[in-house]
Amino acid sequence: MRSIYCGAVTSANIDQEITLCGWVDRRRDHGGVIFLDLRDRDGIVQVVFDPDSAEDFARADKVRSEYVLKVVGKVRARSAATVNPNMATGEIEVYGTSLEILNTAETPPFQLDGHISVGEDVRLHYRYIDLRREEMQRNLRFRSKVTTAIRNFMDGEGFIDIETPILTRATPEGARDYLVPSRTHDGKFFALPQSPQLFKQLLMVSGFDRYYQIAKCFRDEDLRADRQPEFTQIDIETSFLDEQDIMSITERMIRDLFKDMMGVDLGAFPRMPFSEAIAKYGSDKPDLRIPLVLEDIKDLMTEVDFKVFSGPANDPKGRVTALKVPGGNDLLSRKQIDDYTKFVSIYGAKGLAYIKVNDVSDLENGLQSPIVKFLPNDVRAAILQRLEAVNGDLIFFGADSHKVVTEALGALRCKLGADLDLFTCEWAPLWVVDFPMFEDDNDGGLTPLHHPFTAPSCSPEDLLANPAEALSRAYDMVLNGTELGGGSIRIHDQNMQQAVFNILGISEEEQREKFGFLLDALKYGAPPHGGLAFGLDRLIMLMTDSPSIRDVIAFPKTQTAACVMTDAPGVVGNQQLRELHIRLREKTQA
RNA sequence: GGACUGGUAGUUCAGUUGGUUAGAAUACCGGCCUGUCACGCCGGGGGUCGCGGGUUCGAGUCCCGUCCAGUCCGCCA
Repeated sequence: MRSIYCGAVTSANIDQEITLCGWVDRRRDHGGVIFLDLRDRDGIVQVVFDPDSAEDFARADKVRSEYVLKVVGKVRARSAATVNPNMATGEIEVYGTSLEILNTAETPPFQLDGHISVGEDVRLHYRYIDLRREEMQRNLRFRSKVTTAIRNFMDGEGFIDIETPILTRATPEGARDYLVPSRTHDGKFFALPQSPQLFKQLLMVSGFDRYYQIAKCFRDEDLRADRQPEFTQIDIETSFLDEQDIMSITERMIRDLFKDMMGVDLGAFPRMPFSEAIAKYGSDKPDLRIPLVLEDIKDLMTEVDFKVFSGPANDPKGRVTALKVPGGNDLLSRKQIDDYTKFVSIYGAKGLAYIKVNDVSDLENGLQSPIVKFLPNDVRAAILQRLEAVNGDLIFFGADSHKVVTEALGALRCKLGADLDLFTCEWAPLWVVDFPMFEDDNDGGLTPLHHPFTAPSCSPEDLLANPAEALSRAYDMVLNGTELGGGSIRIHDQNMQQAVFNILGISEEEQREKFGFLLDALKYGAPPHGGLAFGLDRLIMLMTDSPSIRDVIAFPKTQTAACVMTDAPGVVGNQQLRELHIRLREKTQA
């Protein structure tokens, strides 16, 4: 019925009589003439009501902010004399003849016209109003276009969309489950899926060799700026394809998406072994826009008479690493260096040693540093040579356990990149591959780096012989330091699966209890299969350059996993609890 | 579980060393203005200073606790 939107009114429509529906963004009146900025999905147009010509002028006079109107009027250009280059609503206006108030509105709790920022708790409390803002409209419409493009791509590649249950049982993803009590089974609980992992593998057994789903997932863990307890995955699984095929298809999907939606050519994604990512970037999701790299100097520090360095250097679990900031001497003040010391302490680093390189040719006096006095000249020279340091460079050092140094300097690298605006490009995608199968569980055992169905790249015999060294057939897609998605080739062979369970120390009983149905299914002709899952919310965050995941989700939760609008989670009545076989503990009154 | 930041008018914020009646902008209401567009001018209403306790002659301000919002660590493969 409506053929045109407010924001779509242009000079092409001049002299056309049109009908517009929308919200009153702002009302002004001057000299008896009323100006209404009418807002809808496409933008804002100014509608003018003149007492001489508007049939419904008296009604227009009653209109206030956020009233919902249906306006009939004629499109015309504003006279040149009134055109101001800073005008908010363009050079076109609609000269209103009649007006219908479709609904009135209370004074909105915050101003929508943009020049005063609003706290996020207020926005979330009145989310239905917040979502009228242009930014939120744009983000959610963009998100919808992306999911449509993904569906079209997947459909074109022969994938079919299959829904999997929301009420299910715990999956082996490792996070805390959201639980739903069963009314019909006393004392038993459903778990909401952390991902459709097991179901999509079962679909491979069933012969749906190319599956995808845009799936809601749930994890009951603490929130972050990029983490919500319920989030959306683009979940993909295939049969008979190897990791190269899967990476190729999904890389094409993301590349097409950036090309079609944003006109950005991401190019071919480089591949980097996990070990290199950790060694050079201190992260399994390196931000390759930042040119800084970590340089290990463990071998140079074994003999120095400085326990802070020599201790970790002689410890097989230690790491001693340098991070050179070219020209950092002038870029960073003493106070900033102190702030970075505080910053790395978050990650457990006990300090942040540094050397200011004033004169590379003068090992005695050319290096300014609180620690240089502990380093003999040959070590000083070796460090400068390895880092290819030149005058004016600043070198940071990390010496501690491998984990602490990696995390602290990896984070410092990213912070320096952001603080000093060192980015060399706008988009830096890559694949991280060759992950280890297992990592230490800090209890003498091993835990899977991904999940226990990830296939190793070696035989079961080699796996059992040296599990700590085994690599997996897993792959992560990383963009600008954010993990966009990850996946793996799964284990379809029972011997291999048993080998993994043995290494992990998962008993037969536990195997049956947790995922007996999957193990059964694998016996009935499971094809080789593997897949990948993307975090849709994070993808949209990156594409829209949003600072928070909440800006790309219509109704997100706050940091305590609550909804300030609906006041969820809420209390429930005793009758309902009784039916669910739940008795609440009396709250102790202080 | 931990570190940090914030909470004062509908909204965004200021509020000095603890001192009289807690301010500004904007929004809202009324009036004026022949075309405004962050319109302008005049006037008006609007406050549980998050909540509870303490110190003090006196607390928005200091102390303790607590709640809420946010960022991060742990956690989340």
